[in-house]
Amino acid sequence: MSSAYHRKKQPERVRSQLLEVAARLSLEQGIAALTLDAVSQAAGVSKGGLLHHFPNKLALLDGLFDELVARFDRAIEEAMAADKVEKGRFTRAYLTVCFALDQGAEGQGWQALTIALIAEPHLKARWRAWVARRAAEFATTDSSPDCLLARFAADGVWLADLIRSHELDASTRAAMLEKLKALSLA
Amino acid sequence: MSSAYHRKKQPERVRSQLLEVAARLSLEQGIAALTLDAVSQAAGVSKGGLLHHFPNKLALLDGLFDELVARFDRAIEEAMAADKVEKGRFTRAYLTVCFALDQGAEGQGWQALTIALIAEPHLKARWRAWVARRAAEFATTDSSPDCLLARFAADGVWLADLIRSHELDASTRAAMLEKLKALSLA
DNA sequence: TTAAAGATACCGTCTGGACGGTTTGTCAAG
DNA sequence: CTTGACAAACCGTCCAGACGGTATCTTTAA
Repeated sequence: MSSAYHRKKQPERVRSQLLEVAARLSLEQGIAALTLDAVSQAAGVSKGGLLHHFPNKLALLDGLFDELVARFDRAIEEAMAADKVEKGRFTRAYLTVCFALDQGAEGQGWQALTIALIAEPHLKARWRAWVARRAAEFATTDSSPDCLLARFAADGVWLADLIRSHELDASTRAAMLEKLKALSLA
Repeated sequence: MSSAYHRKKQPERVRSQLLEVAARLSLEQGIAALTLDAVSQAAGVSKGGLLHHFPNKLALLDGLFDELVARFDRAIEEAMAADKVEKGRFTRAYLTVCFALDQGAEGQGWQALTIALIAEPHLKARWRAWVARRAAEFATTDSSPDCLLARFAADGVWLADLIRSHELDASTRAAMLEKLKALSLA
């Protein structure tokens, strides 16, 4: 009787819909409210349908993580392509992306990622792996203490965005970004 | 039959024991594993005993939060007392405390706080209040963009400690700390 | 060309266990 | 003997995941 039986099948569409909904819910209600029932219902899919795409809850979180990290990587890649200077290029891209994270519709998803990231030991390990890979990749251009410090500061700003602990006006943010970018060249 | 019936009653001892265990568990197993059963059992207390001290789970988290923020405040107060220069004094104290957080036995508790902080919307609001209070309190000495940036960087380092995403050697850490302290005077 | 034969994409229900919280009972201290 | 500090059994709810089914797509072979 349900419509999904009869509508055209579009597995990857449903899959991404599920991820999107999962991100939204974990942001709005907190990670604890992320139940399979809630996700499937909000996505207009039955629970069985959800479990067809993701065999268990952990797999759903993993999928969420992979998706968002992939976006993060793409954004960084993009920012790096627009940067001619080799030295500190990765760091500047990282800064740019981090500062822009909470802007736009995509920002919401990032926040959900972070929350899960810090709360879940499992995802914590995967993020660690990402950092290690990137650090090794750009060891020759971005391993200076100043670059590292700049990236840490970006993390701090991003954390503040996440918690909404500081109200920053745009000009202050812009000034900070410039200052940190300068640091990546020092 | 259980020993707690016969041992000397020491309510505040049991209470702090419960908080300590709660902090440890949420760190080791993630916030999701923080169940009343697990906490009470690990603390060698019955569930009823736990609920005698904290009427519900939220009260337990609040107690944890209060305890840890109080420690944080004391540590900052201490660091400020040892600083003669007025300008940026709060920021330097914040830096010192943040950089020292994961050292020593106390560090574990802080990490648990953070996790709960970001995951729980309720605690997020309380932390926001703390930040706002402190910011207002030291508006005249620590409100410059440089001070703010230094504190954000400290948050980033602290986050890295929390996730264990970066392996920093002691000398690099020390250099960073000095650099940020200098920023608080600029 | 087409129709059988899987394979894939779902639906809807059920269950076993976990978990927050309650209640009642017990012991010890003042 | 009263009150605070627990213990222990219990309850209602919620949730992850299993399961058995149905509809649509793809392949294949006559």
